[in-house]
Amino acid sequence: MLQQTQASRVAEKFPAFLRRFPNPKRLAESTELSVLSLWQGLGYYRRAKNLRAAAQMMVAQYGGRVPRSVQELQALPGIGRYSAGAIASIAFGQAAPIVDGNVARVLSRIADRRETTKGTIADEWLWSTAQKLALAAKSPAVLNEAMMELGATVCTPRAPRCGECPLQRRCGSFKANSQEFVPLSNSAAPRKTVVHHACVEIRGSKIGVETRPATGLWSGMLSPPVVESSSVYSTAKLLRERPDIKRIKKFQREFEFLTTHRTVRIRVYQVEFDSGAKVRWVDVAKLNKLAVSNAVLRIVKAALQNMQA
DNA sequence: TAGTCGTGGTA
DNA sequence: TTACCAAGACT
Repeated sequence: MLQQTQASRVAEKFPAFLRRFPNPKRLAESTELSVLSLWQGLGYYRRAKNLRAAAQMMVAQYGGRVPRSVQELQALPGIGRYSAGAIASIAFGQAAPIVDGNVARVLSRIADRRETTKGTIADEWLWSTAQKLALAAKSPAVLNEAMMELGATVCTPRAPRCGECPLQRRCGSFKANSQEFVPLSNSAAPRKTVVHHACVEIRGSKIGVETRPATGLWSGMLSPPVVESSSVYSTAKLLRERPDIKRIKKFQREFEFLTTHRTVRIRVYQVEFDSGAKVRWVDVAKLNKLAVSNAVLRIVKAALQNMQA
């Protein structure tokens, strides 16, 4: 859960997840949709699927136990260099290095390394540096957690609190007063725009949903049928794309949903499905307990508001 | 190597 | 309002 996700947000979801799946065996026996539902709102849902697959591997290969070596850990789906090192050091006390966004920034500033933290060259430098520290530490677990915590609370990307930093005296960037631009920022790809035509039918207390495709955005999660395109479709075109729609009652509204890499223009249509349409009817009030994206919750909210109006 | 994969906080 | 980033991994 902590991959690319702040600990404060994980803290909201982790207890319930652990109650439902207290060990690898229970997770391995679960359905994918049940795991996704407890991941609701956290994003990067592939992590949930990988974790479940990893649990199944642990049951099959390790008797339901978590393997201890970095090499074995990294062979599990969704466990890369960072996660393997974090588990090996923090859970099992081994002298394994970790480099996350925080550690990369802290190390870069101490060395006043005026480069980006991405790429092979940076990786080599960061990981070998972290390795030396882990080997030298009395407790690699405490070292690793402290490095991340320092980066998260003191050595922040902008406006770092150097006055409170225990490493101020050893920090190259503090001495050079270069904290604001060290490390150099990683350039982001420009955001693309896509159009989602969301086809909503609410019958009484139920809404028609289907499973999204196995690849791409929100893959495998539940959603009202959505027609995706690069531009806005006419209702005629929309009907051709979804022959299981009997008629489009009206266009309700459009709003934007931002993800890191795209702007999703979501257009909500009130429709009537054919009786033979392959949609599953679920309770609107319980939708937020199912495997749906936040975008779907926005769609339903918009649909309900307009129905009242 | 560069793109993909969510959502929310911050300045 | 926009850009950037978060206890990354995978293709």
